[in-house]
Amino acid sequence: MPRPKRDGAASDRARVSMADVAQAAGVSAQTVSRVLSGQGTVREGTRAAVDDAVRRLGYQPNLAARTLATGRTRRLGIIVTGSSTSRVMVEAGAEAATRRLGYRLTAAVVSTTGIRSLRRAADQLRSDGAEGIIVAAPVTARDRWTPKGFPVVSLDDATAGSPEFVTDQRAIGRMATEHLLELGHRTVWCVCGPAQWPEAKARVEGWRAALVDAGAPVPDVLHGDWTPAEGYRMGALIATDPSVTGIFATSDELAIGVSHALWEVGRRVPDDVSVVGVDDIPIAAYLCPPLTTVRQPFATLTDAAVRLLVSKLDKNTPPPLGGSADPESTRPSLVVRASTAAPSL
Amino acid sequence: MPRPKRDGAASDRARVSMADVAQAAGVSAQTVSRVLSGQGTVREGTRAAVDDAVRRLGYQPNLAARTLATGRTRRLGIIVTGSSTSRVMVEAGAEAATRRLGYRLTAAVVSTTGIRSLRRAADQLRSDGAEGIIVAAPVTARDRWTPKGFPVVSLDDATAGSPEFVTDQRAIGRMATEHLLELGHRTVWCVCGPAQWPEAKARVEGWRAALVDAGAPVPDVLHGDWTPAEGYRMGALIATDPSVTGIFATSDELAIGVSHALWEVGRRVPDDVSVVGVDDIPIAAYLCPPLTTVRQPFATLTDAAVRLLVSKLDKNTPPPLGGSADPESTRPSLVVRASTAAPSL
DNA sequence: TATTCATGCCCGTACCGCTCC
DNA sequence: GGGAGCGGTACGGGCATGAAT
Repeated sequence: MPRPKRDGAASDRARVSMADVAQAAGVSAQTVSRVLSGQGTVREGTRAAVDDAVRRLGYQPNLAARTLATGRTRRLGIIVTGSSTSRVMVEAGAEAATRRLGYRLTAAVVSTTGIRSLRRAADQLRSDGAEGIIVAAPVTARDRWTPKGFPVVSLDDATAGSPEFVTDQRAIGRMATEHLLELGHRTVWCVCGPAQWPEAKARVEGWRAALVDAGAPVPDVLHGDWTPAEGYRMGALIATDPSVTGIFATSDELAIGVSHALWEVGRRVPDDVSVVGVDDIPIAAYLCPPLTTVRQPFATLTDAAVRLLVSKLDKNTPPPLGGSADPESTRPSLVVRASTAAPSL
Repeated sequence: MPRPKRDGAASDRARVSMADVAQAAGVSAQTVSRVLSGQGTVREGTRAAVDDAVRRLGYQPNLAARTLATGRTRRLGIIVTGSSTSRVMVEAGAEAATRRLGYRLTAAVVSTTGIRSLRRAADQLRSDGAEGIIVAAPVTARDRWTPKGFPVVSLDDATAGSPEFVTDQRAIGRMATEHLLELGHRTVWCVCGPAQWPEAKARVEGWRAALVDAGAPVPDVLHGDWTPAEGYRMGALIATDPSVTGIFATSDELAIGVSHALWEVGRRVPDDVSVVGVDDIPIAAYLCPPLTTVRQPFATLTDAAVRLLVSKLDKNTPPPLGGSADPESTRPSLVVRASTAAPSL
């Protein structure tokens, strides 16, 4: 006997099911399924009848039922941290790429990047139906921290195993540093994000290599988190040192904090000190002075990560191209604005 | 006959089901369900046995099956637009509130706020299983734009019908304007977000009311979108006018663009012109000079909106308190920094 | 061979019924 | 006999498989 129609509220009142479509089209539910999935052969007339019924009734497939039957959710998860502009750009890029492949994306925000937080976030995403996750946060643990059969792709090359497609973070540090050296700065100081972030580490390596190649002295690196507040704190440590004339901050938000510290002690950008950031966030061009920065191709990065993850879930989707990918689209680019200039004498 | 175990890849290989738990605990699946849901009566010993089995087997309920059986997804959607920092804050607040009530949140980003975009976003969220949506974008259409039985709550009071709990946007405009008038400015110019956004409109109303109350002249309002680029464009229109000494921008990002326009023509903030923003985004305190701004209690706002929506889906959850809510927690606050000062003579 | 249909099953939950005190 | 405690059965809406025309 039919169960009483679901109690008001959130029920899908009178929602059309596949059986309704089948009846309207005069075929079996199975045939409707075939038509909609494109699998199997269906006569042209039958297909038209089904398509017509679908449109007439406004049929929308029930995701829960499909998931239950197939064991597939077609949902991915992403773990992000902080509230920086770059994280938003990463999330947006991942969302777009995910949808392009016919998947959905759920995000989990972690406040700390310890293994416990990551594990909890992974659990949450999994219970939310994620079939795999993208990690846009540092993973220091060598051991497995996700359940078996739950693929993980990291935005950096630490765990992805396909470093070819990732933006060359070392190049970012090198470009910024060489730009300042070419302007005539004797050396470049580095204000850096958390040491455990591979991105931060790689940018520092690029910075160091550029200095060494140029025979310039290599100052100590300052480390903090990614917030402007930390940029300010670190900037204040070196702001009054007259030998500091060029600073490479590993994110725009850090650069803003650094600039503020300089401003506070009366040193002008770029007259007294030049500052370079990374990311090219939307406001970078409107700071006073506009910030010179290294732009990253976030979209390419996230697209590759998502594609790599999906290729692990679905044998029909090939992994990203890797080494043969268009290098142009993965290369960072220096955006020269007014926060950098030749050092004053 | 058992279907061949799901083909590798993304299958839930050997995932434990309720029946497994039931067998391990020596009870029926029904009893396991009762224990887990807390509904119905179960003897203490039985409950312990089930709990133990759940832990031992690492059982995790299958959301798809539950959804199919109950008709409830316990998922909400949110429609956001732009990539401003404030939208991120809104999204984060909504996510937290949603999870507190045992729901999940999916976001849909729209690039334009026309009725077609909104409808498409709503469809997308619904097909993703959302039972209702929160709209953090302007809704100008008077007519119904969502399917019936699909509740919508807007972050502003245009459609929510419960204006009591919403931040008083007029107060924001008033506070900023009065602050500048008190400093001695003859009048205050207004650089505003899109006219169709209720927040923008209300802030302008507050600004106008403050001017009228003070007997100050009321300049024309400048309208654009929420980006710093538009703030710059609008700022450039008035930057060279020497009578302009105080500007109220309806977001921090607009204020940054405005400040840039002033800077470009050689007018200093706050010496020549004072600027006030809205939102207090993280970098506001680190701009040069630090930005005076009006902070909004985003968390309170989003919490109320989510609660209101859930109360429509679940009769057991009461709606937010409305008029009797703690006014302190919903009131905006002026954060005075260095971008405002008395006008020079 | 080309189409189509009928059945079983995915995994929880609602409802009803059966014990046993 | 009424209630506590528990099990059996029928779904929900799709998809996979094999049978049937």
